Amino acid sequence: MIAPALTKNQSLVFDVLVRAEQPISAYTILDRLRDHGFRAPLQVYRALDKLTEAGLVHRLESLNAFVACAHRNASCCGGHSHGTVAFAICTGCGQADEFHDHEIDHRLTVWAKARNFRPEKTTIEIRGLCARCAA
Amino acid sequence: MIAPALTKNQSLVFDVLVRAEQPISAYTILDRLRDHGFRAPLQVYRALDKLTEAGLVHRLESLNAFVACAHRNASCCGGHSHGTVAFAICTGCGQADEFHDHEIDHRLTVWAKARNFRPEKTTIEIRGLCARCAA
DNA sequence: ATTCATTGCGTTATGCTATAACGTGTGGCA
DNA sequence: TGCCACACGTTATAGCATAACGCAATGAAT
Ligand SMILES: [Zn+2]
Ligand SMILES: [Zn+2]
Ligand SMILES: [Zn+2]
Ligand SMILES: [Zn+2]
Repeated sequence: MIAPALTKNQSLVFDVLVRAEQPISAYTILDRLRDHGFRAPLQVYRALDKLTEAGLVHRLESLNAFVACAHRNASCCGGHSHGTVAFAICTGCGQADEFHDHEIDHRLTVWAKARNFRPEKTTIEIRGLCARCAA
Repeated sequence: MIAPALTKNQSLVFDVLVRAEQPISAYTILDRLRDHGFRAPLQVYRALDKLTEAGLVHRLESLNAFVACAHRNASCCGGHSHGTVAFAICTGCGQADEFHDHEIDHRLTVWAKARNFRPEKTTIEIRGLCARCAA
């Protein structure tokens, strides 16, 4: 992965996401960075675009929120960048658990190949209650 | 499936979705129903809530759009209502292909069971180019 | 028949999410 | 020097979704 160094804004946004430890919206990020000079949504969205491109951040479609990648140091599947990532999102506490399943990945690939569908980005999100919140 | 008869608004919204044959946004639905007396987004969203509850309509999280269920007459998995539905969405032409894969369903269930995670709703969406648009 | 709860409906206002369009400044490079 | 690519800042606007109010119809239960 040839990742260029992060710019100042990108670092600030990434830092907020890492500290959050759970998905947060772009506007929440904006609010947390007002003291650092952020004034407009675009400053956040532009940084998020680059960070997601670089694989450092994931967007959760069912939440309209963003989360720092939990597999930054995993070597599985080349830092999971070659595989599809899935999330289990607790509607109780907001925690999002990132995981990867080869077999699911494989099945989706097979489906796509059989239909000459060329996948670009795959979203897998399970919403529900985590063990603690379901108890 | 004990489905109550649709109300007038619900029928109108469902009809628009069936005719569309591809995902459309709530506001697009609203525009197409202005001649039938629709004036506000809530009229659409309330109908969509009921229709998705009833399994007649699916929401595509990565598009913020809605689509009529393509499996209304399929008996697989009890009209697929017991299984998870997946979509392949073409970013070229907008077509969304609804399908179901037992194995994926199974893997997700296994993952959840192992962690005492209680799933409520699962989203699987592959975005990419369909055979025609990729050519 | 009156009461009560439920459900759908209509309207206004508001909030949240995301991008368009413009201009500035900087660093690399022919 | 002129050019290009890119990050950045700002204002305005577009697009998606819900809160909160009130009314009307329905269908029990008393
Ligand atoms: Zn990741
Ligand atoms: Zn939880
Ligand atoms: Zn369906
Ligand atoms: Zn296509």
